[in-house]
Amino acid sequence: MKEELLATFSNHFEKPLIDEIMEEGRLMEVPAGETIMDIGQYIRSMPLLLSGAIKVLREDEEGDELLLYYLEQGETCSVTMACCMGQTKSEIRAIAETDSRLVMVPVQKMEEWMAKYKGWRNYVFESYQNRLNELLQTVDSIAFKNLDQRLVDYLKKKVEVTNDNQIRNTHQEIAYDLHTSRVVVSRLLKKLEKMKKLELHRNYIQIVNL
Amino acid sequence: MKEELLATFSNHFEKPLIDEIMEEGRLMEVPAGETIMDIGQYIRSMPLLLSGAIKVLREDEEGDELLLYYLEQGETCSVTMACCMGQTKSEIRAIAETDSRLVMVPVQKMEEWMAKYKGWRNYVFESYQNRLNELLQTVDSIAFKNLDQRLVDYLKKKVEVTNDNQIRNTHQEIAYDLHTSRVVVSRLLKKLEKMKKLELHRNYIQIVNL
DNA sequence: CTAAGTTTGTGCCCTTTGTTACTGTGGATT
DNA sequence: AATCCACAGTAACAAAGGGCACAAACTTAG
Repeated sequence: MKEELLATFSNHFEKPLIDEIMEEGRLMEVPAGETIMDIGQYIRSMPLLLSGAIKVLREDEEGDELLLYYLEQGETCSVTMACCMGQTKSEIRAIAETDSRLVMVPVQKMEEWMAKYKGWRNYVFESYQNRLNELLQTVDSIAFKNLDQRLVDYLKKKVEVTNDNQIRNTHQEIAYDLHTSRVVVSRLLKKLEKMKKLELHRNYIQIVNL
Repeated sequence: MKEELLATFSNHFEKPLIDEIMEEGRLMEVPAGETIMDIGQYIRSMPLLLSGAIKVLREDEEGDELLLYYLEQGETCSVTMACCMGQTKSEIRAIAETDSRLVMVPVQKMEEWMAKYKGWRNYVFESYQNRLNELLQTVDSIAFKNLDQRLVDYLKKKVEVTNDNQIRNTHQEIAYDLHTSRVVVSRLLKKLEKMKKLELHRNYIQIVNL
């Protein structure tokens, strides 16, 4: 764990801070597909992502979902942080997109380090900024773009995050993330296939040239 | 200005911090409708809202707009803060919704106070949290709700923010905020009028019972 | 008062997206 | 081989929302 922490965070965190994280943090290994955090849950610790990727999504009362953004190596979830600090229930669900390793840091430490370590303060701020910007992107996407473009963006991002040109998801799963229906996704994917941007196969999509 | 600062922030800020704000901050009076901050601008100071209301909106490349949220008394704009800290250009536009009074605080002070005053740190964090939550609400709204409901929500919020049961806007202006067309807004407003929820007049809308 | 401009109302049609229903296909199970 | 089932393709239709055109009502400038 120490090497991973150093590799991922040594440019952000001072040495003693890394030692404290080693001390106080709890390593967590999560297989792809597992829920890390759910809506309505109280959160008592904050995740630092060592490796893998996590998808963060929003759900409304009827259970309709929408993908908000992905977290990648070295990132943390500010919405979670906000819940921690405010002692409120989680507003989002987090699911491991790929097998992931995280360090869970208890909230109390989080506040303590804020006064103690400049590196931590900056990191927490940067995280907020990144999350705000990602959310703005999400808003742009759903407000200004049509589904065609959103789907293309989604596929691109997926390739980037999973580092795999084959997207191993059913059309139904994609539909959930984009908050639309399976039929619509199939339709648009077919269109993209006709444009030679990808190839459709059973249970996976081969990305050619988006 | 001192009384206003005390009235608005004394529950958040320590006395010496308020004095420093008095010292370093620049009072700004903005009439309704004026742009306080625009997209692409570099920002060197952070606004604290003493009175009035500010609407924050997003714009895409084609100039299509979308209202993100309102800022009210005692609040500040985290997106702006993020721009300050990150030294990046503004991602949003801020327009005075009503006549407003703000204190502009230079960025350097902002960072200095972060280490010095717990009250400031907490305030900055709370702001981030509030803004994140508002953005999540916005996402919910555009992702999960249809225009009928969004329009009703919009009108309700407007009444609350301006503290006026008459909404003095043209249908075109409302359409911009909701990122739709004037025709559609007129249509939906007419529907609401038939439901006795409001009365339509030239240049204003009388809210009856939303 | 008249002319010009602004704001709103409305009919008609189009595009995008969602829904339903049915079909086909390949893989797994027995 | 027979069956089942998850997944994908597709047609047909429905609904929401956007665009255009034009009319009506009201406001303002001259």
